[in-house]
Amino acid sequence: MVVKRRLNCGGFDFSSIPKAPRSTRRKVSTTERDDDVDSHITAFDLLASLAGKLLEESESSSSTSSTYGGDDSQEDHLLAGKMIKLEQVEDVYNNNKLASKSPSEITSETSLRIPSDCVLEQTPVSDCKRALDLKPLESGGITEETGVVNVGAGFEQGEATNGLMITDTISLKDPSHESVHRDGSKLVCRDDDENYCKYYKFSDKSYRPMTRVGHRRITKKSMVIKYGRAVVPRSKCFKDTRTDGCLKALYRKRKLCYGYNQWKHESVRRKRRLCDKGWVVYSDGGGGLSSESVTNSPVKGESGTLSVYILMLCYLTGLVLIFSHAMWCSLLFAVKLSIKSFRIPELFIEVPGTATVGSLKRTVMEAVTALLGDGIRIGVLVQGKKVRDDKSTLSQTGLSCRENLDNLGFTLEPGSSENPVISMPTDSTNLSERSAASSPALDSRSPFLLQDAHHVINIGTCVENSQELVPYQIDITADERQQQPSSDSRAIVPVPPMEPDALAIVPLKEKPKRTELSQRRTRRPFSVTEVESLVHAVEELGTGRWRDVKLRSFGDASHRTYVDLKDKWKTLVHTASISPQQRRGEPVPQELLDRVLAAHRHWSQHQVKQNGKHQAAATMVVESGAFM
DNA sequence: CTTAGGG
DNA sequence: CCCTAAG
Repeated sequence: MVVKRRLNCGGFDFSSIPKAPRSTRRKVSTTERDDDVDSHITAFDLLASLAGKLLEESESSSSTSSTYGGDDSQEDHLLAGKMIKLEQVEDVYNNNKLASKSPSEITSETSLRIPSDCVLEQTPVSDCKRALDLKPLESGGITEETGVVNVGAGFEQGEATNGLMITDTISLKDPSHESVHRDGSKLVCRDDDENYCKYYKFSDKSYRPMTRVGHRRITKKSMVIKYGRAVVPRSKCFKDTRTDGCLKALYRKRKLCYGYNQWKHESVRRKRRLCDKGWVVYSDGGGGLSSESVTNSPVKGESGTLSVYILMLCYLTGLVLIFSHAMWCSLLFAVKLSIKSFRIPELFIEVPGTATVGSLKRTVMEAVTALLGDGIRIGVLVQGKKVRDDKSTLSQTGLSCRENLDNLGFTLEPGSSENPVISMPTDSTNLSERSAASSPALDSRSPFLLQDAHHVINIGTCVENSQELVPYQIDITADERQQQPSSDSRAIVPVPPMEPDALAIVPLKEKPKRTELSQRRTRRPFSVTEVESLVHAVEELGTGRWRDVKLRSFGDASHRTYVDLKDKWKTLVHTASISPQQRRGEPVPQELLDRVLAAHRHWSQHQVKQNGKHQAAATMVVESGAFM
């Protein structure tokens, strides 16, 4: 992947060189190819980008006083933005209801409103041709450009009064939403097979969408992260997102998505049966997390690995959240049901039980720093209590015990004391302080119980309380919508179980083994009988008619596709051409191999003849033309 | 969807 | 077996 990308940098994608004889293969445009990989824009990408934008604005505004329309308080919002409010007000997120709803029925709106009155707006669309652009928004006396971004799940203006607010509600957005191009910036939203597909492009340089954690190519002004399986070429969509052209360009890829997605969904369904608690997160091949299919994290069962999910909304505005697997699952489940795919950075950290708290901090910090830049202090929480003794080992703090790892948490504290601390306790004791409904949604041991959709997660403004960890507030209420950010701590991080082993940060780019979502078919060696059947069919039909071969000799063997037969023939030819000593597996009778070679020669000749005929015919035409 | 060919 | 290009 890396290589590929690098090659692309030269403006030419070597990987797109046509394969041998198929000289007529079309070359795929490099951009398309590249986008293929990276196009998967995510809700959080957008958040991230917006954050970057905001940062820039804040930087300029902080030096030039308020440039946001003269309202100083607006600026305060930005600079002091320390509150995240996650709010759900309708019950669509209820497990049961959700399950019974088709994606198009699930409409969720979430709004991110920052401290500069930028609104990130997401609106689920059933119409795949919907496109969204950045557009100016005249609100709150804001004169600066305000981004309105539609990425599929709906961010709606919330009542930002004192900071950053993410309000997650569920409602239908006006479908007549109009997109406006601004300075060439363009944001595209369309429905894919999974109903949501997001692309975007910010021509505005302040938007720096790409970040590669694994490669340490991290742009401070944005975050996002890693792109696994690409979905659709993005470039084409930029050209004209609303024309058939775009859809056409996507056609091919979408088709390819079909089988995969369908199958994947089937797998997911199976998964869900297995895990009746709900959805879980899985890490896709790209190392990021995809909510497309939320399944068991591969981390599970992998020893010595801590998994830390970082949701970097606006770290530059003081917001950094780190989630454990469990917590993240909850959040995912709660928030992004309609966000079909976004990826977040994920850190896998391996630590032995003999490691000290200090080393754990360093490890985490290293990882976090890679993502967020430096100047961050890491705190370690066990059972919600800060472990201050850096010299104590994890074992001593009980952290080598699997169960306790569920209660491991981290605090992220900016190095500078005037900055807020982010903290989010994870143990059930703290959780029990929640409001009446007290759904254990964030209990890492049962992270998927956001059945009560009416919940509010408040991560209050942090007034650094360096003395004690202030429990974060997670309120899950049945009906209340108003929640006051009463906590002064921010941050969070329950951590999934692990078996400490080594101390290392596993590079994200390291491709995880196949999840069962992309399981290889089990190998099913051809029997001699099958080979016989295959040889016989090829003798009659020749090579190049694999579908016919399949129908004729393997019509009822659904596990043998024509591609399989073609492949088998290929290997048979190879097998026949090598010495018996070099052959492996169940021996194929020499008689059959002889027939294979004979048929191979025959049909090869046949093909040559055909080509020769064509060639001759063509030559004739040319010559006759020349003589005319 | 099929075919061809590389991995 | 998988993946992908290309017809």
